[in-house]
Amino acid sequence: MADGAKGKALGSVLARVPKATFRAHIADGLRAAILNGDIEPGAQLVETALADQFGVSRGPLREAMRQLIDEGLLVAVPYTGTHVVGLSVDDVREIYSMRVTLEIFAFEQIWARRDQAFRQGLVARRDALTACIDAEDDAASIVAELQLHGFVYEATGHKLLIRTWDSIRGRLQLYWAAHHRAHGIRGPRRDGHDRYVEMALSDDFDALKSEITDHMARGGRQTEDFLRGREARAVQGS
Amino acid sequence: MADGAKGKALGSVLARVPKATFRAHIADGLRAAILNGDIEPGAQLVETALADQFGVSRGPLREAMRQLIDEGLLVAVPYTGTHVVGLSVDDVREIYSMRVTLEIFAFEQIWARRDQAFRQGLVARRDALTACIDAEDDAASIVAELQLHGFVYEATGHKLLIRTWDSIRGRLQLYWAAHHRAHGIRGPRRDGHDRYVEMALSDDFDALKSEITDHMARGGRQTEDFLRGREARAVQGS
DNA sequence: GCGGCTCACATTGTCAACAATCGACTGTCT
DNA sequence: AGACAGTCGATTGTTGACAATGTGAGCCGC
Repeated sequence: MADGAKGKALGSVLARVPKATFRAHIADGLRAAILNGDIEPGAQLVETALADQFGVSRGPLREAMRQLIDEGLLVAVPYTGTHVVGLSVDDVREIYSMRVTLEIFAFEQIWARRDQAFRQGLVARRDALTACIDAEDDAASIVAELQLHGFVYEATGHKLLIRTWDSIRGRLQLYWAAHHRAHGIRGPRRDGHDRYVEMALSDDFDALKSEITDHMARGGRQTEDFLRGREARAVQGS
Repeated sequence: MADGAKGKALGSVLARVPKATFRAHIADGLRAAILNGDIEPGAQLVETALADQFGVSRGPLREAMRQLIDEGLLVAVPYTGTHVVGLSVDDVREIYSMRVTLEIFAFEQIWARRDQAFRQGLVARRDALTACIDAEDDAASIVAELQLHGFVYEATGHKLLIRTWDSIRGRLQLYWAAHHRAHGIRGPRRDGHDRYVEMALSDDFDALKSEITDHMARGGRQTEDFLRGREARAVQGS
């Protein structure tokens, strides 16, 4: 009974279009709405209303919400309500400190295997980000920056690391979106990313480590100034 | 609308016994059954059967399973079935490499704040683990070892780090349980943990880093020997 | 004998109705 | 006036039935 999957490797790789279950679509839609800022942090998500909005029943919707709860984007209180998580100063500080560690670990994993494809991919994503920044398109630059860093994680092939990055990325994106809504353009960051990529392609690992630490410290400082201003009444998550 | 929670800090802290929703109970029970090894890796979990077994409907059960899927313990294929995840050699290698990074990060966070309570707590948990090993109680030693390392993560107060450790711990426990079932006692590990705790309480951070790296490398090697033996036909997760 | 097809079964996905719980409001009693 | 109990509305938790899909067995033609 435990060996259902046998030699179906080919069949399961090709033509894997499983008719799209609703739950996945809802989870994606909701996540996008939250990360885009269409739903503000702290706002309550009412199941019946959302179900209507998505044109589905509450069952699939609840499962999608459960998924987002596990991703750390929502927080639920039984019989009371589910809210979009609000990030406190400490939360964002944790995110940045974690990123330093994970990103250095990622480069450790890939350092000896930085082939031409990796170098080209990294440069291409930096250029894309630079273009967004020059165009002052903040929403696009958020996506571009996430893709730049995500490319590094992906390149490691370390599934557990990628999974962890995914869980952090959501919260980071949530914070960036809030920051963007409140402040508009986040300021010039061209030089920072140029240095970052330069170091990533160099042969001096320690220099890269310093650069990553500084890179994140800069982002973290920007953060605290922003969050300390408002009350940061966080609907605490996890 | 977004300010439902106001000055209810006290009321929400005290007397928070929300009548125990089923889903939480089911998730805990299922998780325990899987990590205990009562359900073997690769086995299929049929919703109707499990729902009967737990005496609930399929709704709450599905939500509990969704949660375990997000924890990386189950893997689901739409319209086909949900299986307990099987760990491959690479998966376990990833877990151990990740642990090295995370645990060193944890000690970085707490290094300057290692007060008396921390030292006592660490020693107490090492003694508990030693007792389990001397008694050759393998099941208990697994729990004790997880609590020893978990104590370090908890001590950091870094919620995101703790959350990440939780997600890894499940898979680690899953592997240890399988290892235990196949091999029985995993061999003497007294010395290793004694050294680990000794370094953790010393003032030589670099020595601790080396010790952690070696500690994990030993566990990792033990792993590969074990897993390489069998086919490791992994019901791939994530 | 073998490849493709059909069909029935097992399992998961979805839905709409019902029950339990929480928070606020109100009216009363002291 | 202030505190307290009861009640009401809103929201989530749970259930059983129905629909959609994937899988494998059996059949047929070659």
